[in-house]
Amino acid sequence: MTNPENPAEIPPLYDAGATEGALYAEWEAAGVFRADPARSRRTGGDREPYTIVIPPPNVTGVLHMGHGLNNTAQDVLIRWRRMAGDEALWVPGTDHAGIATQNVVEKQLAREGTSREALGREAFVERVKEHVEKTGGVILQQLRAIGASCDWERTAYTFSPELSRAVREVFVRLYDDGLIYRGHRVIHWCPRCLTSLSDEEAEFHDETGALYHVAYPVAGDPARSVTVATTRPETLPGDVAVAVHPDDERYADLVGKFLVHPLNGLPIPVIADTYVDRAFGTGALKITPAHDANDFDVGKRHALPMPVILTPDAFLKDDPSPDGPRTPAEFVGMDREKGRKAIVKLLDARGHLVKREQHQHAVRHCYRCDTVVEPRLSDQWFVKMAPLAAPALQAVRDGTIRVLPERWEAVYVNWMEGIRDWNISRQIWWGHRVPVWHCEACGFEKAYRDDPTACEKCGGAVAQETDVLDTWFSSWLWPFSTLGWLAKDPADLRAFYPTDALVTAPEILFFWVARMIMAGYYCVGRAPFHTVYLTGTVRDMQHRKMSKSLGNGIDPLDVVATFGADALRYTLLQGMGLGVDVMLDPTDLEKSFAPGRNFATKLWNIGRFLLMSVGSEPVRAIGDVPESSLASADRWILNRLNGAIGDCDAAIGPARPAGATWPESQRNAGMRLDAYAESARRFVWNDLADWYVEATKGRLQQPGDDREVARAVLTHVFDQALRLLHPAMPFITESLWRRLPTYVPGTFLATAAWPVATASRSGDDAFDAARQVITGIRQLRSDYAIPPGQQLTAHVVTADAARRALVHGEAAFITRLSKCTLSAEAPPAGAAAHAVLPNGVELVLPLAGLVDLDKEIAKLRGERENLEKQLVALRGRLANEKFTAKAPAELVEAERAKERDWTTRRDQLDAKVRSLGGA
RNA sequence: GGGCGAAUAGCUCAGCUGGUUAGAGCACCUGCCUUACACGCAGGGUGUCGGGGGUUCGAAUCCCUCUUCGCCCA
Repeated sequence: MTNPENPAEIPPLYDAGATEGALYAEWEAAGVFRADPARSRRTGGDREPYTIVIPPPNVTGVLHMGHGLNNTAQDVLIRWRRMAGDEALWVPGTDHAGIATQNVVEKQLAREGTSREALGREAFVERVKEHVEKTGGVILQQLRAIGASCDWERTAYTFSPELSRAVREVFVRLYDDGLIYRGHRVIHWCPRCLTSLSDEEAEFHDETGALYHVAYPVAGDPARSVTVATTRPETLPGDVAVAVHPDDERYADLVGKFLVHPLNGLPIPVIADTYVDRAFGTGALKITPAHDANDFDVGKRHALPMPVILTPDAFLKDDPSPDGPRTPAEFVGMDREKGRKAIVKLLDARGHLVKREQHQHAVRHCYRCDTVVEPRLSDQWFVKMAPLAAPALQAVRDGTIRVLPERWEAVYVNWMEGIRDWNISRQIWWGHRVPVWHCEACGFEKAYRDDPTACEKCGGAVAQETDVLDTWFSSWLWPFSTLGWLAKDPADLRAFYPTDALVTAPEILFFWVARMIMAGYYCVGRAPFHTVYLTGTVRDMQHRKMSKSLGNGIDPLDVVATFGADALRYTLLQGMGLGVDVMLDPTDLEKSFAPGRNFATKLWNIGRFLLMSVGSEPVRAIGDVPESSLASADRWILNRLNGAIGDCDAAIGPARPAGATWPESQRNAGMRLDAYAESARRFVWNDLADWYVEATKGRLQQPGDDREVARAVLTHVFDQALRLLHPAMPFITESLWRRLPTYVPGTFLATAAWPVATASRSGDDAFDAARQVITGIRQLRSDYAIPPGQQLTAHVVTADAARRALVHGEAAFITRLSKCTLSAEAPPAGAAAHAVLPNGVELVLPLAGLVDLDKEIAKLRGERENLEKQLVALRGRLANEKFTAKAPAELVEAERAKERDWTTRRDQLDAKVRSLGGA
């Protein structure tokens, strides 16, 4: 039977499809992603906890590229910390998504010819539950396909009994603390979803509309009129006043007088209020208190009536005054659009329409369905935010929490300082019902943890509020509700709260992140995390955000199926600069994901070749290799490895602040996932594959001690490289790692130790010199278009005997990579190509017939002139006393050293040019 | 209207508290099927650091101003 792990059997192509699913199942079965609260330092264990809570996707949602980006980032962090020895916990879960889910089921019902109203509340909620059970959570399954290493046993759901209990508990606490109240005011209303929306859910879009100038005749003086400007003539029936600025001389004499409403003929007063902007429109403003938030405030100040002239689904209706109807019967029953046209037409016919002009303004739209939001007067539940915001604002100011990219901190502070109360009522059925009951007999009202059966005051019948809570009212508790906040012994909460990093999109900084911070302080007394990492947005080549409606999305699962999860992840990572949007072309996946696919393939090939070269016989541990037996190449690659480890650590870390707050020096440090990916890639590709693997080819062919040293170093270095890359490309690295000769069955790379840099080694200079010689020869070959196969001789010229010995010591390697034999002899007379290496060694390649002497002189002279120019500038600097006096001493010394180097090199080039016969 | 930020190679971006001979990835150009890899190898930087002023011995970096763009909020 052949051993599937036998290096000789490594297939020539990496088969992502066959590898990834099986590996994921192994990880899951082995409990690799499972966190144990007992191991957390906070509960007496010996590991630092490192926790991330996933931004819960909609339970009925499917994976899109935004999730791909976001969850790749989280998985990199979690896998990194898991390997670094932390007790790493990534809590997965979903969100019940009130409005979105209800919409989906309502559409189904409509297709079936029924409606939620026909079903009734309880049956409808049951129906939604069924739908969620049947189709929900698909997205969690999809996350596995991209390698997300969540602790699935802790999968949470905002509508589960435990989390629902947390929601209710928090509501009651806030209610009892006087921080939840019912307000009668103008809120954002979606006439399609038939619910109120929070400020954050009603998004502004710039639109071109019209500004209608409408004349209101002065009562008793028909010759005179006041012209108001409005963008919403359909709300005219709801007008109860016209406001002007108290200091506006144009209208001063009219204040207190009455105007005749142009539609219904009712008298309405002219009032003075400083809210009016004299410069906007005509300086006179119609006041419609029930259909504009600002007008509502004006209406309250002046004790005006507040007629509601639109139905919930935005059809015109009447709300008559004692003196007669406000909405003329002909308009009743028209929708907003029709009503607007009809009213404008009538105004025009009656001569009230003074003019109509184009107008740019921002109009609020429902974030769910994009319908134009209707400001509407109604009763809603609000959370008083100012007291909750205070500690949350302080936390970011004092560095308890940092927000990356840093500029979002300013945005956060700005929002927090001007925070407005949060409308948490939703007039839908799918969600947590407001736990407030009121007595039908005596009117007593209270929030209850457990459903009451009768009024506690008078024993009368009680009824529960019909509104449900905004979904964000459950997700703002996510960092602790998912950790068993209300459990008798919340081991998870003690072990893992506060969590560490929160990775999400900037769009929900206010919706979610800010509120989680508030809830963390209010409920647990501590910030929920210390780092907020806001990712970029995935966009197409025209920089448009990917979206279903634009049809410019890319399905991450298509990418996984075509190129593998690692290719997807690596591509996203290398584009994931801090605060940088990721650009992908939905019409050319091949091109978009080439970086990841190419590197995945390269890594596989490196691994395949390296493992086959090393073979399966036992390999010495790197610690058992005597220092003295390490070749220069070994020292070089081990030093490079140290450099790569340092670069990777600096790019991702620090994992957490050392103290309670982030020091200024670290507030902006780490989380450069693109830099991490690039550092690891550079090491594997440009150092290990391009140089070290090449350098060992000769050594591996000769049995003996040096071969064993090379095998040990190759194995060690590749093992370390796989560790560095594992958080970025978990599947391919795990799959290669278990083919290492040092592999211990039953172990996983996913839980192997994160590399630690060792002391750097001396003695790598010979290999560096060899690399310079090889590169020099290659450049000369390219300059003179010498066929790569043609054997050459290179004369190595240097006055430094030690350096000459260094180069000749690596002769075999140099010859193999440059197809060029070295010679210590003085170069023969005649045409030759010349190069002066950075380390001062000169190369001379006799190339009779191939080298044009004049061209050669010109090339060297060009190099010399360039250097001379830099040298002049440098000397000018050094001659400037102000520079030498004011600049730091180290800098001046460094500049002097530079001057010596450059002078030497320039002299070498001069001598070269002279020896070739140039002046 | 208020606030924040950006402008560096064809594209996406690094360049920290002023001191490098301005960098990376991708793209591009040239030559190569060199027995792990053409999804590769070797070589090549293609730039008025948005314009203008200022501070400084020294500015891509700091200040002012103009232009253009983006984001958040109202």
